[in-house]
Amino acid sequence: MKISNLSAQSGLSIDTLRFYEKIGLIDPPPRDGAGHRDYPPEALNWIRFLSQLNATGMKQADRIRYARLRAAGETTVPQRRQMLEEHREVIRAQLEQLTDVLALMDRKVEIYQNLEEEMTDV
Amino acid sequence: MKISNLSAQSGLSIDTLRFYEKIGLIDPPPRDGAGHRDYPPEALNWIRFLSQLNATGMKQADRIRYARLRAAGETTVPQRRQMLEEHREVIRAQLEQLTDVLALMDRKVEIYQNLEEEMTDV
DNA sequence: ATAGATGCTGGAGTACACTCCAACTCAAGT
DNA sequence: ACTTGAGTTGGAGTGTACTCCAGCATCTAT
Repeated sequence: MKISNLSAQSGLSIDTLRFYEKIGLIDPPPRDGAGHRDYPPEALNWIRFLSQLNATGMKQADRIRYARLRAAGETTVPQRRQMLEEHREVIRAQLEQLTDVLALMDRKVEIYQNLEEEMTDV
Repeated sequence: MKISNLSAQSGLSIDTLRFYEKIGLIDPPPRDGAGHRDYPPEALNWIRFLSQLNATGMKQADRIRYARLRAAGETTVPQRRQMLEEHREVIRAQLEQLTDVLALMDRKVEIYQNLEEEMTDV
C-alpha cells in the first residue's frame, strides 16, 4: 500500500504519516524498488487505533510510549494494559463532562429561544 | 474578588485570566485603589462557562466571537443561540466517538488480560 | 519603616502537533 | 526523449493556547 493510498484510507495527511514515522508512532515500512514506502495492510489498523487515541485526548508522548511497548513485543502486555486502563478512565471523565455540557447547551438554547419569542412579541 | 481568588475558584491561572482579558474573552474588571483588578462575582460564572466551552473543544476564536456577541447585548441572542446549537452538535459527535472508543478500550483490556493469564499459565 | 506578599505591564518564550517547502529521484505514458 | 505524477529527504515554519519573566507599584503586618 502506497503512502497516498494509506493517507486516503486513514484520513491522515501524507506529511503526517511521515511525521508519525519520524517520531516513532509508525514502524518504518519496507520500500519498493523506487525507494517508496510500501505499507503492509495491517498498518491501517494501527493508524486508525492511533487516531482514536488521539481523538480521545491521549498525548503524543503517551502514544509514542504505547507504540514503543507494542514494538517491544508481548512482554509489555501488562504495561500496555495499564495504559489503556488509565486512558479508559480519562475517557469516562470526558464522557461525563460532555454529557453535562450537552445538557447545559440544551438549557441555554431553550432560554435563548424563549427570549427570542418575547422579543418578537410571539 | 481579587485575581488570585478568581484564579483559585475558576481553576485558571492568573496569567490565563489576564490573557483572556487581553484577547477579549473577559470584560476588563474595575480596579481597586491600588490599580488591582476587582472582579464582580458574576465573572466566575462566565469564566466557568468559557471553561466548559473550552473543554468541549470550542476554539478560542469562536469563544471570542461568542463573548463579543454577548457583550453586544440582547440583539445578538439569535446568533448566540445558533452558535450554541452548532456546538451542541459538535458535542454530540464527540460523545459518540468517545463511547465507541470506550468500548474499544474495554475490549482491548480484556484481550490483554486473557493474554496475561495465558502467559502466566493461570 | 521595612519586609513580604500580591498585583501590575508589555513582551518574549514554550509546548504541542503538525504542515509546508525546496530540491531531488524514479517510473510510466506519448 | 520528455513530460507528468508520485514519492523522497531534511529542515524550516505555522497555529493554538497559553506561560513566564523583568522591573516596578502597593498594601499589610511587625
